[in-house]
Amino acid sequence: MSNTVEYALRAVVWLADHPEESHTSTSIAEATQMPRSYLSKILKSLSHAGLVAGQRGVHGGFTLTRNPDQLSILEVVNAVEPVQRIRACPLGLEAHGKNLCNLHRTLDDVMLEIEKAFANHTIGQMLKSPNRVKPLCGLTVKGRKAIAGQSTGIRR
Amino acid sequence: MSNTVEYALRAVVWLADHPEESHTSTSIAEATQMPRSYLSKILKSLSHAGLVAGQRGVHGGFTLTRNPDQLSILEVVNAVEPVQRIRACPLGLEAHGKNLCNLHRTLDDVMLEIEKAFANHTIGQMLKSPNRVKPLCGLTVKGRKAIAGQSTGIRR
DNA sequence: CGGTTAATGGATATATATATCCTTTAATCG
DNA sequence: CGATTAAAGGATATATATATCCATTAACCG
Repeated sequence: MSNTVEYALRAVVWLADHPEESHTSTSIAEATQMPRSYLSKILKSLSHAGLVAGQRGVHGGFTLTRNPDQLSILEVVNAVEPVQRIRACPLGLEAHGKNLCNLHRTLDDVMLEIEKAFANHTIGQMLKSPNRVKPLCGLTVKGRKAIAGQSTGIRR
Repeated sequence: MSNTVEYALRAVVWLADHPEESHTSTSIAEATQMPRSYLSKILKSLSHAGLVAGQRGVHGGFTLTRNPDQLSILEVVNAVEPVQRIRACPLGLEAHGKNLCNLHRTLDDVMLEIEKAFANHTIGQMLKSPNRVKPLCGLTVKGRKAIAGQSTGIRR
């Protein structure tokens, strides 16, 4: 699980959990504790994939374009670092033709299972599940006033 | 799926498919088309994990120590690049205590599913499955005589 | 023994992922 | 309009994964 994916998910979860207003890359980076410049790049990817919308200028920032309940982890992952399915023999063996050998057929089966695992979870689920710890709880917004409804304390 | 894992699996599959004798890192590298020196490093990891045994000197080389039918892909993966389970909050949030927040709880669930997917496939299965392409077929041993029973042709 | 073979271990080089920086473009506001 | 804000885009630096190289150790063989 790469750093990039972790950052992208943190940002998306944060946006989903604070939908009242748009958030600048700077504010998201401070809130979720990641490098500002790198997040900026990641937000570009998410924007390119249509998962978030960027607005320039004063009062600009990023907002989620999708309903968190309809947004799977897979879509976030694929926006920043697509799951690499195996479509041709990595050895370039002509003998296999369009078919993969059992090794790569099996590995691609595993990749498919990984895709399914990612697809089975939505951002909305993570925010709602009861009896569980709310995502990113304990993190607070710096540089602006706290927003009503935001998670500020510990919830078990 | 990293390069390292791909190489490790190729080497293990090759050894499993040619169990009559030991194979030097050089011969495995040539046969399965990967960098010799890097393979050498990977074989060290596999040896350290006890999946292969290295024998020095003349007629030395590597052999599988395990029955391919009892050897899962997960064990090979974990030998060279362990599946990273999430055991503590990557943000270091004390508030969570031993519990992960839903984001990381979910991500760790996915990692568990990935582990299971890897654990569900054995090296032996890949060599045996009928109606499928034999692993690494088309590759031949260079520098020594062909070995009886080895895959030399195309099998569909 | 000494010579040859090949794994083992560790140092070094290269490529890619991660992270930073700076310029340009677009939006708001007075 | 000009000033300010912030995203968009691209160039540069740093860290890690990938790959190479060399010295050492151990086994075989004559």
